Amino acid sequence: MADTTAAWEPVPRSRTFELVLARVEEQILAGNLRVGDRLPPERELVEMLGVSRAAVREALRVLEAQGVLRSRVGTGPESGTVIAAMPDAGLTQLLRLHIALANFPMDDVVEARATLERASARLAAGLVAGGGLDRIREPLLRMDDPALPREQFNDFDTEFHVAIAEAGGNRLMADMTVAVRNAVRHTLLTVFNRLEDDWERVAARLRAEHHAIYEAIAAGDVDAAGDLVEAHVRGFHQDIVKTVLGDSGSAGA
Amino acid sequence: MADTTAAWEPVPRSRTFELVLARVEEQILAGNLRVGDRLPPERELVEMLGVSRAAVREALRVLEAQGVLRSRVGTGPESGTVIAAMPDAGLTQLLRLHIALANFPMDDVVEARATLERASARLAAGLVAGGGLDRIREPLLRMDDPALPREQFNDFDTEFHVAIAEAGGNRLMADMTVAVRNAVRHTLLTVFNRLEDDWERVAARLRAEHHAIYEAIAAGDVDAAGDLVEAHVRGFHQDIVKTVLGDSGSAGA
DNA sequence: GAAAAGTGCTTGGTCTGACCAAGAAGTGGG
DNA sequence: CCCACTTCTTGGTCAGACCAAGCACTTTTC
Repeated sequence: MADTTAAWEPVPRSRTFELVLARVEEQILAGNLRVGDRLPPERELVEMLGVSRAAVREALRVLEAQGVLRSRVGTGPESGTVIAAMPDAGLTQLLRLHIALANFPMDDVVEARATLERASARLAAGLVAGGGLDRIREPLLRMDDPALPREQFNDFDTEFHVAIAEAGGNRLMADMTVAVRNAVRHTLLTVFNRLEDDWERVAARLRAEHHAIYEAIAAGDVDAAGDLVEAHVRGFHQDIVKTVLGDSGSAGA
Repeated sequence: MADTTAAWEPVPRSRTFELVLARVEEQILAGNLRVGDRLPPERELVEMLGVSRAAVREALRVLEAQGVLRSRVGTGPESGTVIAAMPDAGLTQLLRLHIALANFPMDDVVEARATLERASARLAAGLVAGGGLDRIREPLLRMDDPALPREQFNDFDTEFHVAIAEAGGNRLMADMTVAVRNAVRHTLLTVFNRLEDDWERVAARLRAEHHAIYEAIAAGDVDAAGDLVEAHVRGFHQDIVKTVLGDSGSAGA
């Protein structure tokens, strides 16, 4: 940022699709395009901007990857290119790859999870009147089924943490929490599947910790909820993930 | 997630570029592609995958937007399409648009900043031996110049917070912190520019708080550093931003 | 012989123009 | 009135062409 000394980077020679991107962003930043609005058809953008359709499409593709757009063919009200709002999809995808590239060591991811989920849990506990309790309890209870396959156990585990994040009422925090949690989903499933005799013991521990977290949130105990979640995330990785994966550090596939 | 009740979403009809995307991601997740590696030229991918060049390019464009790739023309060692590692660029861009779309109300952004920067400051204070202190002090001292234009004041302000985030040694936390901070950069500049007589008073307050934060980090006082940063972020928005922008709530352009 | 100028090839960037398929809306016959 | 057919719009895909950036190699020039 704002490095006064150097920053003589060669002027980023703008490619055509970047110009298109800039135009669309302008409209969004200026408030002329809001969630639900429809963009002109690709072919119209082509003549409006005087560029090829390929350039337009590459720009739209970028926005779609960021969760800003949603495209569908056809003519109906559901068709065309419309402004959407799915930041978590874009975030999840982005984090997933960068974690795999080991740009983000596993320890960093755990630290981020601990921070975000601690904060999310505190928010949730402070909003027990918000009505998100039911959505948290459902995956909690389903995980109690001892016959549950590990993959579904992992899914409900994810759902439990996601529900807490969303119960806090903060979309940005929730989306980041969800993205980080989803990014390690595959890694956790791998860990679960490698557990043999220990599986039941690990599952029991997770169930117990989840129940304790739920109780703290339901009781509106902000401090306890935050502390329990943080300990839950850190403890699980420290005691189990590192043991199973051999403390290799990276979060590879 | 894993909603057992419904989830009968229509099968996402895979578009060609998504197949290309999947293939590249496979290679990354499998560890066959690492940072610094070069992808085959677009034309080779075309015949390897049996798709058009447009499809390949759209896929590569998505990965580039996520900060996973970097493309340059020509033949030399710097050219071609290379696996890069610039998650913060992608993150910043993504958050910027979604904040502008008001998917994220300003209060949510402040909450996220407070959470992330608090955690980052605690990490930084715990790592004073890490050597990041100089990079934090430089923007701090530059901001003391009373003749500094407001735009540069804002730049150094950003740099100060970024330096703290990076001094913590956690790339993921730092990148998220930087992305969120950058996403509100324009908003803060607007606030600065609207201040008239109050400007000097506000600047003085920010300088004082920054100095206190720096001292806490330099002293390795983890708790104080975290508390001060959190109070700094929350206080600034509560006392100043909301006053100037009329408490409108959204973080629009 | 060495520096300078020119040539060729690889690579991403762009454009044109065409065709396909999904899907809503009109259209005609029963 | 209803069903089948056609039409038109829209995104998705493709093939083929040309441009410009750069590096590597050759030729020219002094």
